[in-house]
Amino acid sequence: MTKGEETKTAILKAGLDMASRLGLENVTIGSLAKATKMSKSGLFAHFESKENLQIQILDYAGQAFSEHIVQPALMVPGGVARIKALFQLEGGCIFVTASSDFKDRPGRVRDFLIKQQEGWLACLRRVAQSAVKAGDFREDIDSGQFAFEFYSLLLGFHLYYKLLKSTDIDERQEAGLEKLIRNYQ
Amino acid sequence: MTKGEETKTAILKAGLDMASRLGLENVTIGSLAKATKMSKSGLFAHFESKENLQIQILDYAGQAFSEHIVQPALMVPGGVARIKALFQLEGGCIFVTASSDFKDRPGRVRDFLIKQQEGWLACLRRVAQSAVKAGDFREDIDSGQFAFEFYSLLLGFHLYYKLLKSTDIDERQEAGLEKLIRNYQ
DNA sequence: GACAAAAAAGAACGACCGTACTATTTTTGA
DNA sequence: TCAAAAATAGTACGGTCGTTCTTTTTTGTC
Repeated sequence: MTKGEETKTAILKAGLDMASRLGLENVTIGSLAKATKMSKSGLFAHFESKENLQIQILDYAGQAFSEHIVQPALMVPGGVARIKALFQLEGGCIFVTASSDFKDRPGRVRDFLIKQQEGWLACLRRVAQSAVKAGDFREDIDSGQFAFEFYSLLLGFHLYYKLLKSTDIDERQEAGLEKLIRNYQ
Repeated sequence: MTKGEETKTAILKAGLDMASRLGLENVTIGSLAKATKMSKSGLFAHFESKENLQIQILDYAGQAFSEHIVQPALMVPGGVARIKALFQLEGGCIFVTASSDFKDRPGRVRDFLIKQQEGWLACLRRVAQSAVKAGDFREDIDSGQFAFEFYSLLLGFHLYYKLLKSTDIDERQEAGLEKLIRNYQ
């Protein structure tokens, strides 16, 4: 890997870090330059616009999410166990926050984000269908409905955890997920 | 109502409007001044800091939400019908977006928002309990769990509607709500 | 209608934003 | 080793941000 690519990866890593903590739209070229101990213009040269930077951070996050969350979950055998393995906040915060940030902001970043989210929902549908094949879910289920309900629960979990710092969120989340799954069995 | 109060109300109304469309943190003193055809400093004088402006917009939104959504819903007789009347996006967007915007930004705005959200969840719990009294819900339900699941569904609805512009969201939402309610009957 | 008080506007501030240019340093490959 | 190329830094620009201070306009009261 050439020096430039190395630096760029480091920038994206730091950017993902920052976006996970503060939200993608608060990742500023100045602050990211400070975090990576670079000059603004030096960092800027790797992207060519802030839009590109944001998209590439999202892309990097998507790859990391796929590698560290989705792929391990797909290794888990059986339908229900796999679904439970998919249900976790770690790594997904950036998408939830970015979805909120960009929902009313047309442009290439939002387009990219929508594609990612649709990919995520498609993944959830496939997992539901694989649960049917594994015999864990009934055959007549609506996998799109499952994806909607699953993601809703994840969003609720996210809000309770991040904003309300609710003490009983773990039980709420577990009970909700159990109930959701039971409805499809 | 004195002239100053009149202007202030108009500002808050415009601020709520803008916050519902663009998110609370994108309501800038400059843009809000432009929207109300005032000078920045003239507008600023009514609040004394942006923090105060944001809090007062939230407060104004809370009152409007209570008046136009919650109170009419409480007039609806019976448990389930009342719950369905509460489930709507209109007027609630600002809270969902602001929750995401401020979850990682400590300060008075976030504190205020958390209180509001806890009030909203308490309201949902009371509605669940009233559904028990009306005989629509079982007696052994966990109203806090109901509030969590109800709010989760609302968040999912919000995402699908605002970001994904999903065509089948109405059916998804209705099916989800029906299923949620059935689980408590 | 005069006059004090309240409301609104105007101008300026330092800070940070994204981006464009130029200059310097570092890396790379023959 | 050395020059070309790539990477990084420096500087500056116009814009917007929240806020302060001063000035002007509007309002309400006697």
